[in-house]
Amino acid sequence: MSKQGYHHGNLRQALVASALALIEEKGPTGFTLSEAAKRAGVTPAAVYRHFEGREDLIVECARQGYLIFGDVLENAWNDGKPTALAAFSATGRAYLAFARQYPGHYMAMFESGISPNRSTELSKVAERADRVMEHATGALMAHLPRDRRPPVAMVSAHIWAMSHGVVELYAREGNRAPYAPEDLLESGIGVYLRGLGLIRPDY
Amino acid sequence: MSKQGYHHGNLRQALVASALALIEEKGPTGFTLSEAAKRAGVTPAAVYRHFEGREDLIVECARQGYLIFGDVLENAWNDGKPTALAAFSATGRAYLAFARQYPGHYMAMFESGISPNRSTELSKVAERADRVMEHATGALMAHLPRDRRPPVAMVSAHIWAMSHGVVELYAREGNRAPYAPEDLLESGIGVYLRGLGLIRPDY
DNA sequence: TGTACATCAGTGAACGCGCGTTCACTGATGTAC
DNA sequence: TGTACATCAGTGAACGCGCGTTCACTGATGTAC
Repeated sequence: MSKQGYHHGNLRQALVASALALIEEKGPTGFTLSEAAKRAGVTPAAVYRHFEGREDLIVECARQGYLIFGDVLENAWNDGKPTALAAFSATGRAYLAFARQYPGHYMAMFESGISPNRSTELSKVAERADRVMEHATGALMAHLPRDRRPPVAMVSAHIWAMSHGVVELYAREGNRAPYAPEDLLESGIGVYLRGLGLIRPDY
Repeated sequence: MSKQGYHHGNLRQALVASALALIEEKGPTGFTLSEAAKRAGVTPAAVYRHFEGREDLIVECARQGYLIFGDVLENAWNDGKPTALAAFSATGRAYLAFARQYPGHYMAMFESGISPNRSTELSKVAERADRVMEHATGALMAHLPRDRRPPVAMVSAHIWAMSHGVVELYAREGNRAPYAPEDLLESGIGVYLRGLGLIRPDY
């Protein structure tokens, strides 16, 4: 953590940090290796001591993002406590909180055009986040009678889609709706879960 | 439509067309004015006879996109016939069909970072698409008793979010789910509408 | 029908710029003795 | 503790490239007479 002298010591992570800040500001394609190096107080050529090139640096940003993302979702799910329903709702809120709190990571993960299958390293961490979501969904669905229990992967995909859509359309500058993204996502998931029969209808 | 001689005659629209193709291939930020000009068989400088610059060309792509988008949604809604529910469902399918059929337009509209408020001209066409969605949603909600009728704008936003999320996450190369985007969106909206009480629960 | 001419869409050369990447180098570091 | 030295992280100059934009120009067009 401390400056370890002339040889920067933490350059690799410092580059990731400045790359993330840049991606947040200018989008994944507006990001340049040279600018990231400059912000880390270093020559562009120094980057090549730690990364294969521009793309590799973005991939590392995404990788670290998936790690945090997985943790955030897992903590929110909290083993389905106090109830599966409450924990699931918390997981939805956590999705949006992550997008807000780590916009650079989020963009590197979902808007950089980098496929999670780009490297085994990357797909591993991406799959972990997927598993957390599917596990939570599965636990929630266990409360439904077998005969009206839709496929877990499908429900999980619905939730992902709604969450991602809210982030992209309503949690960016230049809002489109008169609702806070948090309220929008919470109410949307609420209606959806009622449609699954997981929440009693109030009629 | 026909080549009108040496003075290209249709250059403005030809530039839009090649810009759209480029955006589709390389994303909105990978698109360059020079390449678009080259594909239209013309010098980069010629672009400035028809557009103020790079951004202005993207804006025109988005504008034409919103025009088509509005038409597509309106045709799908078809005045709520045969039933509001069936027409609404068709509108959801139309959203995805538009994203598939006009990927360049879709990207210029939603992924280029250009705000619909950038010009009055642009916000006008964007608002029209919005109005179609809200109108359809409103007509559908009229089937609900007043006391459990959520705000139209909120429901409309939920549907937009789910649709957009499905497009972004599951209708791009490098699929993530084992479901066709069309099925995913249709089933997702189905569950959601059931949650609103617009479809009888089957239990 | 034929000629002179104004229009203006597209040319082509030029500009300054920042990009990603390479390369031989330098000099602070920590270690061996 | 003090000195010699191998390591290797970061330097700085250079590269070729394509970008967006400008400018004076050219030459096909369609119109006036």
